[in-house]
Amino acid sequence: MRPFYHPQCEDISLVGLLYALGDPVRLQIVHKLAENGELTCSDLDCAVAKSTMSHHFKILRESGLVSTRKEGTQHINTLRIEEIDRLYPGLLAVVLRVRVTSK
Amino acid sequence: MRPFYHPQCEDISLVGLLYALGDPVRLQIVHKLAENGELTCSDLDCAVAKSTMSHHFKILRESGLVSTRKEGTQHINTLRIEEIDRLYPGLLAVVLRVRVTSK
DNA sequence: TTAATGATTCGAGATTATCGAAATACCGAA
DNA sequence: TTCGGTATTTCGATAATCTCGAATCATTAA
Repeated sequence: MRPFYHPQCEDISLVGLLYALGDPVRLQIVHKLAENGELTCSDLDCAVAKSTMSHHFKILRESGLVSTRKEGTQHINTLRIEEIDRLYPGLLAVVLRVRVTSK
Repeated sequence: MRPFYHPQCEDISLVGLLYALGDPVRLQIVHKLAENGELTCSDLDCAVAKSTMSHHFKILRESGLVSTRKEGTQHINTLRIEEIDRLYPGLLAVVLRVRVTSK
C-alpha cells in the first residue's frame, strides 16, 4: 500500500479545499471530525460503500483538510484545524457554523 | 431557450455553494464579479471554450451565487452578495480574501 | 430580411465518481 | 508460525459529469 500524501501548507490551495468541501458526504465527515476530534472510516455509517468512503478520505487528505495516521489496523483521521485556520482564517468557522442534514 | 433558474434563499445550500466555488475557473469568475460588480460571459478571457463558460455560469447561477439577467443580446451576471452574506456570513469574505492566480 | 453578435444547447469523447470484489496490512489466538 | 478476523485500500466496470466544437436561439442593426 502506498504511503499517504499529505500536502505541505504552501501546497494547500483554497480552491482545493472548496472542492473537497463541496460534497455532502465529505462535508458531513468534516463536521463529525470537528465534533469528535478524530474518527476512523468505519466510525461514520454513511449510505455509501466503504471503497467510496476511502475515496472521500483521500480527497480530504490530499486537499490538506485532513491528516490520516495509521494505528494498528485502523486509520485515524483528524482535521488540520490550526493550519487551515492560519492559511484561510474563517473558512472552517463558516463551514462548521452550518449544521449538515443527514442527507 | 429555457428561462434561467435562480434558487430562492431557502434552496441555497452551503454544500452547493462550496461545490460551485471548488473549481478554478468559477472561483476566478467570482473574484472578477466581486471586483467589477457585473460581467458578461465574454468579459473574461479564460482559456476555456465559450460553451464551457456558459456551463460554469449555469452552475454558479443554480447554486445561488450568481444572478443573471438578459440585457439585449448579452447576459449580465452579478454576485448575490447580500443574500449569501446573510445566509452564510463570512463565506464570501474568506473566498475573496485570497487572490486567485491566472492558472 | 439578412447579417452579426452574444450566449445556450447538442452530441461525442475524456475525466471523474461509485460500487462490489479482491487484495493488503495488522493483530491476536491457536 | 499460521490462520482468521477486522479495517481499509486498490482494482475493474459502469454511471455520471466535464469539456469541446458545431449547431442553434435570441437580439439588434443594416
